[in-house]
Amino acid sequence: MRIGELSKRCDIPVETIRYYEKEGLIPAPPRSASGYREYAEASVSFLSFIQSAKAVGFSLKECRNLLSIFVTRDSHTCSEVKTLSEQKLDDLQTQMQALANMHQTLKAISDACCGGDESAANCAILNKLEGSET
Amino acid sequence: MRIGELSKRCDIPVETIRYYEKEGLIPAPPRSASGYREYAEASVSFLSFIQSAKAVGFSLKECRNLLSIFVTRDSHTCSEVKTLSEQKLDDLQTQMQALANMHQTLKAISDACCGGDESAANCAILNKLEGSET
DNA sequence: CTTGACCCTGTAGTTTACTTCAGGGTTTAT
DNA sequence: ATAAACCCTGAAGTAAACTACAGGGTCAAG
Repeated sequence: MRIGELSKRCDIPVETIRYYEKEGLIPAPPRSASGYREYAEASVSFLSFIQSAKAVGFSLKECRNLLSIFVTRDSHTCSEVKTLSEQKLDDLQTQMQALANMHQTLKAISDACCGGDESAANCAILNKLEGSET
Repeated sequence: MRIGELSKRCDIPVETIRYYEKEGLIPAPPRSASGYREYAEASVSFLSFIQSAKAVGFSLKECRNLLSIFVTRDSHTCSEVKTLSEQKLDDLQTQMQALANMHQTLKAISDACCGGDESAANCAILNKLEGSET
């Protein structure tokens, strides 16, 4: 199939597919006589693999690594793959923790403010942001 | 004080301070005869305001808005400021939720894999990523 | 046989928040 | 008086993940 059909089937823009190829995420497909990319069914798998991996937080760079393991899976181990998953799980938790900390801090700052229609001349939020007491 | 001292006092690189000025976050200070920036004490407040706001998740663009409210606080209301805080709190929660969803999904995928030293030929993680069943 | 939809390349632009660099003055300490 | 440390500007580079554009070839339908 040509790139337009692949694009529709995976719901990924044509330019993005070409971009993925350029970045080495997906292999360059053979070309027709006129130079058009001719994709096999496997390309759908590759793209959906990328979509799934992205959806759980892997960067494109990480997707590239995962995909390279995927295509040579016979010479890789479950342990190796699971390690990557677990690192990403840790990563996600670290990010969540960072957000939770920000949220907690901001909540405390925000709660100190009356939120009324009076002038913000003595607004607690502004005061707390000004002081280094984050 | 000159930019180097301000930099040390706020622990923000000199280039970053100039960058903030260029981006309109902090006002351009007066210059000495030789063209050096001469900062007043208030600049320390501005920079620590930015640091605090960044630390709770505000983007530089949002910091700029907050700072502009800060410097003209008399003509703004607490309500206005608190609304911005609360929007950011919502924002943070949305981001946390997104991460939590990714984590949950990835956890389920990861748990399905034995993680052993055997070949990844049938690795559950790889299989699940390949199928669109994110 | 031509029009519209599709494909190609290569380059440049987008966003965020900086960092680095080149090239050149100024201040301070010795 | 000279060297180190500091300051200036403007432009370019960085990372991530695309998106858009210019300029031009190809294919299917009527």
